[in-house]
Amino acid sequence: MLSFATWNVNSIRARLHIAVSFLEDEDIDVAFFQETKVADEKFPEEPFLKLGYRIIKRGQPQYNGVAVLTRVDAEEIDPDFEDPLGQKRVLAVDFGSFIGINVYVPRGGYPGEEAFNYKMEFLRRLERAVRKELEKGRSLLVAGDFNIAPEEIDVFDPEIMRGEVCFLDEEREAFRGLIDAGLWDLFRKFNAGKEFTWWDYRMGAFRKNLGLRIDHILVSDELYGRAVGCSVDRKYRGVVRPSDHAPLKAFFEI
DNA sequence: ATGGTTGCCAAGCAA
Repeated sequence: MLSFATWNVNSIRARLHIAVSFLEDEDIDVAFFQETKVADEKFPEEPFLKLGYRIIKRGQPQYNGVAVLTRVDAEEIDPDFEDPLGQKRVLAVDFGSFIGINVYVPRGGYPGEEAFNYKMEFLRRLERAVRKELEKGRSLLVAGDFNIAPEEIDVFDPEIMRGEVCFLDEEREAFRGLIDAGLWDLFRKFNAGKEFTWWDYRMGAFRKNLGLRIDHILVSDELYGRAVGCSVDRKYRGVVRPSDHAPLKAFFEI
């Protein structure tokens, strides 16, 4: 059994103790973190090393940053995929039985804005990398913060969200492109209801459950078959000084 | 629903 989690921690230093107790209490083997917001040399490694994790990280000061924490064998690999602006948003790892790609997709903007073009170009490059990897015949897991709510059920109110960033037609189409390339939205293997992974810090959005499902675990056929569970861990959004995202967990018979 | 909150790092940007 392999326990996996993806979580946008919104600063690994601000979330250090919550992240450590999450890995410990939930018995996580492999975690993908996004928005670590720290340069590699300042990453707080000690508490994770003590728990037996190896840390593979691609950070930058202040913004972005991704990390993989693993207590199973893993090697960093070239993701064949460059962020259009050179930001630290992608990290690829070979776990032997599958390739994992940790992604922090740019939040984007409205059509016509540079941030929108950046996000769309990032997603085009991601789809190309996914297709290339699947052509090699390897099992693939792509997980992280996609900043896309794929379907109407994935937003608190489709009418309010229509035309809003993270729920734009173009973004949702790009998400479908990843699915069409040969990936499954693993959460939907086990959950048919309206659930979210992100709630705005403002306006008491979590208390009112005004959220979006924008964090995802996408897997190729074999991993889809081996998965035995996938769920959002809402309790880590309700702690003192939480991330604005909740972790998304998955379990595989490997 | 034209505000609101958080983090980094010490003003303003990004989310």
